[in-house]
Amino acid sequence: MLCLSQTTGYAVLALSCMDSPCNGRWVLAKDISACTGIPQAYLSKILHSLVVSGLIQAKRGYRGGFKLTRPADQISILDITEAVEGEAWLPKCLLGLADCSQLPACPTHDFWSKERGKIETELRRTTLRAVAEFERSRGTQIGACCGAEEPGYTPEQTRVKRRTAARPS
Amino acid sequence: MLCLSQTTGYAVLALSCMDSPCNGRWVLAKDISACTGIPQAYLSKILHSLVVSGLIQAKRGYRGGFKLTRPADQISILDITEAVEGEAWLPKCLLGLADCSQLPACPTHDFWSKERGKIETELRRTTLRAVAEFERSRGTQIGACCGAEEPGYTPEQTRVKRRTAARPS
DNA sequence: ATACTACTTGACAGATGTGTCTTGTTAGCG
DNA sequence: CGCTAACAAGACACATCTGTCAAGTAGTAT
Repeated sequence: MLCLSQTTGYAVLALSCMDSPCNGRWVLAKDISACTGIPQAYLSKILHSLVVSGLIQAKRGYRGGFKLTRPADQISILDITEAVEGEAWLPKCLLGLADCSQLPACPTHDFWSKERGKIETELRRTTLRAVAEFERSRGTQIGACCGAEEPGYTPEQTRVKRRTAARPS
Repeated sequence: MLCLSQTTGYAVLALSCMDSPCNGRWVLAKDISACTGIPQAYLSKILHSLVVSGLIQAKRGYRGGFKLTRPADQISILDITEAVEGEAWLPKCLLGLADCSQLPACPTHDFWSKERGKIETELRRTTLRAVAEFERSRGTQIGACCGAEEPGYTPEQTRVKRRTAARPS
């Protein structure tokens, strides 16, 4: 299957959930889960790995939660991908051959070498802010998973749609 | 990890092993395994799935083996990929999100939509023959895994290099 | 008919990705 | 201090991919 892991997709969604109007506030894993449909227990693990890689901060206890360590327009999808999948997420060989880098390489080598560059550039160019704005524009109210100070705020009602957990089959 | 499965890579190597000078001859799984370093038991399963999908024929018993059902220049890498991974090997969403096809789609959608087309076209354009020729040019003597009629032929000596089983990590 | 050869098939095992559940740890409040 | 909120972390479960092992089945030679 030629795509990034579902976990990476989850991470992108979760982080976009923490962008404005949440900026500077501590957002609960529970609310992110409700907004996005990502299973909460699994989300906690993903968020923890993002803490370890420095993209977000965590605060335990009462009024704790997670928040971005830098503005969403300074976080790229590439940053998130590398945090979740590690540095080797874009292998040298499209066909998964271990020694493809030895010359002469396999016939897809030149093609994949160029495409790799394009994919990496695109992911670096795309910011978390852009994702968050797209998500809001599609009506997922993904910015509404924080906002405890708003009157009448009830996290339980912010769940707009539930994403299916299954990968496209 | 953004690449096709290792099994697909194995299938491409194994099939390129069966191209000239093997054309029209029955090639043993054992010899393909020796040429490519693919574990024989696992290779047998891959070859069987290629039989089921019609890319090769199998013949049991003495002087049995496998052979291509059509010339290597009429088999594309795309054919092999679809045979091994199924039709849904190139998902709609780069991030693995299940409902990404709903509008508005995620910010990587337009980019990935174009790249998908390029990747598919490239795999359709690249023939098994091209792979086999590349393999021969790199000195793996991948055509030498058949040839029982050559004088002094000893399959055990045709193993030139052993590929590492591990994926690039 | 028998023996040999080679593909076929099922059971099993380890690694990884995904997901759940439970317990532990930390921070704030009264 | 004791209670509660919220993240941390480990055990466990399940699916898939990769790989091994062993027994079964079919084709050929003699």
